[in-house]
Amino acid sequence: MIVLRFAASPSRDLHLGDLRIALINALVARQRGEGFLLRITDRDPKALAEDPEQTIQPILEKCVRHDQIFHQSESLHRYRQLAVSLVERDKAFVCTCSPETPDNETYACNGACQNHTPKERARIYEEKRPYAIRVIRPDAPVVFDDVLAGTITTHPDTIGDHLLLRTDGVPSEAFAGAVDDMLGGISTVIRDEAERLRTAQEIHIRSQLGYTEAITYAHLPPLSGELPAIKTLFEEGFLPDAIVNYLLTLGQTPPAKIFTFPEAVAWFDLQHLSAAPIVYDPEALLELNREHLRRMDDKALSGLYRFADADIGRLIKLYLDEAPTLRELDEHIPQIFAPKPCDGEHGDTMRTLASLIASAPPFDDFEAFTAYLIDQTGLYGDSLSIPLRRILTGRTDGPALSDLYPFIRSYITEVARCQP
RNA sequence: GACCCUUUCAUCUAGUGGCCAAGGAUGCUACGUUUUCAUCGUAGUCACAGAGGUUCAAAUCCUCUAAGGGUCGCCA
Repeated sequence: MIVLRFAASPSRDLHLGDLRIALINALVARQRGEGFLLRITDRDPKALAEDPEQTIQPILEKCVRHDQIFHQSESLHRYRQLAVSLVERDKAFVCTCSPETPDNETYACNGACQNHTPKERARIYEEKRPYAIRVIRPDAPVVFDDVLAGTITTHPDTIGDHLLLRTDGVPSEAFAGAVDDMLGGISTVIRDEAERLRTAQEIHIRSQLGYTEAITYAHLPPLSGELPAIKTLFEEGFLPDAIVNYLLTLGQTPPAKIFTFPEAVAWFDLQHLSAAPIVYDPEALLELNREHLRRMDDKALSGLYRFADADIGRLIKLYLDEAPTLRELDEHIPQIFAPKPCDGEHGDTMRTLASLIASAPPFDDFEAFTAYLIDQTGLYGDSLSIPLRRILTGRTDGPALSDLYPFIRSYITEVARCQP
């Protein structure tokens, strides 16, 4: 089973870098016919301001589907049990150093605790003194193979006497992760490069626990730049498919510019992902979003604006050049069908046009339509086209009216209305 | 401070010692096709971070320098 873990901290919204890792996990799991597990790291109830399921899942689900979900809060007793067993086998020790540390200093256990005799230990338990549990650092460097970066060696001192259980009984991320991967029979872990040290710690912990199954690790390079939260991207009108498309093009050369998740399953290759850091390029995302919108079914697209008319979809697509996201389209599309403010310089003309159009016969094409208006009003050039554009679109800019007309023709009396 | 990772066009990348005076895709610029836009076609634009080695031969291996990122908590 491939594993994916998310920090449950609601202090930071899920961003593009997180989603990329989630996607790649899901993709590789799919390729291998394995499951994709979403692990909620809710070990510390005090640290949770919001229910992670409410904040993470709705966002994730639009882009990736998981097969299973696991909450660390459900197996807190197991972490403790295993930590204690390590102490009994002299792989770990009970640490009574004070958790309070002066503001600027890095806290470190002075090592004295490591030499507790079993008798001293019993007394600590008996007196109910607060204690934490730490693993004894490895006596040799921890070595593992990373799919992208090759062999990684971590020195014992870097790993340190890693803390397993806090005084309050909450397990550390590495400890909980090590245990979960072991008990869950996890085959592959794909995560951020920043967690590389954690990997070494987990390997050490697991070997102390006597677990020998090898786990494949891939540490992905970070995405740098101003990473927007996924939530924000949705609000700005990016399609989940476009975001998925963008994220999966990074680190390799896809066979096509535009593709979907299921298509990527066929060619994506974890082994050949680039290990170089990647700069988030908003332009590229925008371009892909435009392209995904363009390829959307006309009728489905119109549905976003409560129509079920392929013509409206085609109308919307005329605006894609200037408005590549749904939010930007919102500045153009709804007002076409809303009553227009008939004020200012062209107000009178707009009112005239509105009533003229309301009583006019239907016209097949734009030329016949304008010919009729010219004939009826005696206006021509800008003095006609500007108010006409305003009464039809509510704006003074946009695609050519002749392009727009065929699609709004059947809605013309609804379109050409003045606000009361 | 210590340790780790990374560094090819504007962007994403191909490239694991000769096929690389570096290829593709996207972008951009022209031109063409097209009823406009889009599509499509053609052409152009643009890169091996720097310096030293090793070698008959280096984008590719080694060393140093620089830049970017990361990790060193009873932080999530």
